Amino acid sequence: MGRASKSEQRQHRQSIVDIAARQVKARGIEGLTIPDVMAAAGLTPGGFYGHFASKAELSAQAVTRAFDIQSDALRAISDRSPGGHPAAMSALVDFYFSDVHRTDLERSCPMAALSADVARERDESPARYAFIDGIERNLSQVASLGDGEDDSVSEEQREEALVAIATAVGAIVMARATAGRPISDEIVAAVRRVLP
Amino acid sequence: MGRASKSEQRQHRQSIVDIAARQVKARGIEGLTIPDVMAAAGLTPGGFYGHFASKAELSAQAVTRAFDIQSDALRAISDRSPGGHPAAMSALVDFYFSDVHRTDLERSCPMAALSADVARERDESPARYAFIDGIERNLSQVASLGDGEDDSVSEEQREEALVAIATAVGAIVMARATAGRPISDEIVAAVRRVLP
DNA sequence: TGTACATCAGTGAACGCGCGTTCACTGATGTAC
DNA sequence: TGTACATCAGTGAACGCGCGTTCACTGATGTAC
Repeated sequence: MGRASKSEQRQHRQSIVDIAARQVKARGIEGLTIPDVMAAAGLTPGGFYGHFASKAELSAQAVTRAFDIQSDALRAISDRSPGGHPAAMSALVDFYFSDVHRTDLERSCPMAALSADVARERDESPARYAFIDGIERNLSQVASLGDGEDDSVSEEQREEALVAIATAVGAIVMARATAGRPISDEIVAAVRRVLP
Repeated sequence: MGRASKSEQRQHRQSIVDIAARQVKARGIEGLTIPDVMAAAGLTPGGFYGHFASKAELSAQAVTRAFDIQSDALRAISDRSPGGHPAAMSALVDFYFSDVHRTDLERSCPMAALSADVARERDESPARYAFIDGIERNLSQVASLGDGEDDSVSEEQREEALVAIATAVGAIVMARATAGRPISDEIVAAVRRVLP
């Protein structure tokens, strides 16, 4: 292949992180492998270490990227909802329990996909730092969802968002684990009755 | 070592499954390894295949055992609560968000510990079957918690239990992923305000 | 603008390691008499 | 109850495999003149 240009190099790095962000949600932190990520980016394994120091660094960047993508999705839902916070929350819940979001792990919410993996990480793991930062960002966005430019949130709004997120995360993770059985739909239906 | 007696053999098998049930929750299905489980049981890796056909079989048995243990814990809470269903639910929530249950993954709720792992398993995976069966048993028990011998539950009780479980599972998994940060306690506090 | 060459992004084979699994072997167990 | 021996639970070394990581090498890029 010879030497790649500066812009190609940037594209490669971008592509590696994008792919890793999707694969880490579908396969977990342990299931994420450098050979697979590099192959999906059209590169060979050896090239990885020109971009990153270790797999731990990639895991952390993948988690950060996964939350960036989620952030974009939340902003899109917020912008598409003219009815203010309640309508935007309702739209978010609709998306969250849609067939595609229940099924397609690669394009799913990082809190639901990765919480259990991060809980098993060491305290000082880079992926854990990335996850905690991401969850803070995500929470603020959900708390102020549909409120336009105004991203100041009351303690009450924040608490409401936390409860909604925890409930939705628990429900979708359990629904996925029981996918294809009646109880999977039962979980989603029960939870939707109490969510916005 | 020579040949083990019939009763020793039974004890070994029991011990292997007990250890695997604890380790699979702490390390995940992928993180569960035969050498580690056998060593913890005081045995060598080769002996494993006298008891099980494959790691997949052990994973499934470990999941089933994890739910059996949870079932015993739920029964104990139920029996200890003379105040009927509401009091028993309150006792369960207290236990669920106790420091020990937030920290000690080996002795934790299998729904919270394993949902994300099972969601990544193949549709026909033995561990998935074991998990779905376990979740059904667990749900019935929670729905009728504190109701004495009467384990008939109304559709309403079942739905209420489902919502409580999903909320508690989501909250504890997120609290563990953010352990040591203020947001971890914030999640627990917010969710406890809406739970029984 | 054109040439000469140092730089360095990516290649691909190799490494050590731990995994799941196999298998020839050991020696106490349990049975047949 | 005592002896002779077949059974078989567990041992421990080996296997193939895929992982994370390293490194000598390649050849297009980008720079110095």
